Amino acid sequence: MDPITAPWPTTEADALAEQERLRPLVSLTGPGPASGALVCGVDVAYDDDRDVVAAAAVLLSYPDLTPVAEATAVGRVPFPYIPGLLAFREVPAVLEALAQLPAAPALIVCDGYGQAHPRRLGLASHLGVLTGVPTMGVAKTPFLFTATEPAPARGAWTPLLDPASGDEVGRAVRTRAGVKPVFVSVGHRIGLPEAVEVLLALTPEFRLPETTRRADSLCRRALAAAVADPVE
DNA sequence: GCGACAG
DNA sequence: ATCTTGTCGC
Repeated sequence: MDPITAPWPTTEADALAEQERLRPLVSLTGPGPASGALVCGVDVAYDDDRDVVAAAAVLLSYPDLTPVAEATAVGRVPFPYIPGLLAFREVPAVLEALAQLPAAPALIVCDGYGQAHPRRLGLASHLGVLTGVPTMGVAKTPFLFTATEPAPARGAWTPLLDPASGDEVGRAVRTRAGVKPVFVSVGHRIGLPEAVEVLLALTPEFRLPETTRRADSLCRRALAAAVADPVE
């Protein structure tokens, strides 16, 4: 998991071409983390006015979710927000944070999508191919896809469908009884049923995975600190 | 052409 | 993502 060295795409056309290049490298099957393995949550926060991005990577043991380590990275915003091209905005800082972790995770959980993406290469799949590490995406909204409402019980789910192709690109999963579902999709090297099982293990208490919650709060703190003391 | 659109 | 008060409830 090394930081970026090759030139990063600057234009929309280059980014689309890069997605085409990486798409065939994605693997949609795999077992999910073993008991005792490390799972990693990553997230990114921005201050677009100051052109600052802060990423966080948190390591938790699985399935007990004990915090093991964390890392952050701060940099310039490398790409504008364009729906479908989120990875080009988030991945460089995430790779820098991952590179600082003291151990390699067995799974990375991203905030966003993997296969639930117009070209089947969302953030989670993109990061998975670049790192070789299994990844999955957990998002709060269905983006371009549709799902019926899952039953109210925790653990209930419905397929997340691509209306154009009819493909199941992920699942809408109820992680807390009676609370809005989240939308899981495979990133790389894990199957969809396995990703759902991991999601439920990561949400013993709250709607969002513990990995995401911890990474989210850490990257916000890192951003606030970076903006408060610019590089001295 | 216009609007919608992960974070 | 981010701008933002109070409020209800565990």
